[in-house]
Amino acid sequence: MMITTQSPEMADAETCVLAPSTAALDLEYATKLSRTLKALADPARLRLLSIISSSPTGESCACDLMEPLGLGQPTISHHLKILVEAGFLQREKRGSWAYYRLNPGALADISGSILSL
Amino acid sequence: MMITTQSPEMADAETCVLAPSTAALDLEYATKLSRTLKALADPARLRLLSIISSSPTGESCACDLMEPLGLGQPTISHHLKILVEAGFLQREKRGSWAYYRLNPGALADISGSILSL
DNA sequence: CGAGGACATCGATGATTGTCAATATGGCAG
DNA sequence: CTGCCATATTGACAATCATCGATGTCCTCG
Repeated sequence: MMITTQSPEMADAETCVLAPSTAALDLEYATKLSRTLKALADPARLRLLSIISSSPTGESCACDLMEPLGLGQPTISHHLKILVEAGFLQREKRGSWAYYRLNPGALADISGSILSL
Repeated sequence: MMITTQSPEMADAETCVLAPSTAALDLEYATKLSRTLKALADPARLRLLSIISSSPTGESCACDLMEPLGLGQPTISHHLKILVEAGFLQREKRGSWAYYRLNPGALADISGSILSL
């Protein structure tokens, strides 16, 4: 009959219970992970990765990326740089063209980091 | 012996080859996915998810989240709202407290979306 | 009812970001 | 060497964002 102390909302009548829980990611790791996620969190960059990853040769020339996205050349170059710096793409220059390919494992890595939050 | 047309860098002498490849994510999906990723791409929000997910009860009171992150109450509330709207957290108000818990599957979903880029 | 606490919302502000036009760099053809 | 093409970098600008202080809302307790 009598309700005992099952409900957690009154235990100290002062604080709102629950573990002290300093179980947060440390700031440094959280910042690093957020930087990697930020690199992914843009429609243009997601589409770039998609195009490159679905290319039959596994790579795409920068010149082929401007048209399907409808963005200017400096903008594409900017996005590609961000993706390379974040480790998602590898860049190889052949002649006067720049070819980009997926960095194998990079997507799996970030995917795993999210899952283990 | 003679090298034939193995190397792709000369085929039309005008364009830089490779498939037309309109294989980009459609803009709508890319925008939607990028919005979800943006919700994750912040150190404070990653730490919030980490704290909440590692709580023994599976949930955390908002009042317990300010202190470990060293941020003001409006800021925490702001981040929690973003995480709820992105589908990562569920909010339940009990008494005058607000409790947050992980939305099961949300992290797995975004993780899968990344893997299938 | 009235005071106080927990949380949300608002308004402002400094920082970051996506985009473009203009310019620089570097390779290739004549 | 000269000019052209592909790409990268720079500078500027509007938009978005993280944060805070102030205020509003709602609940609880006396």
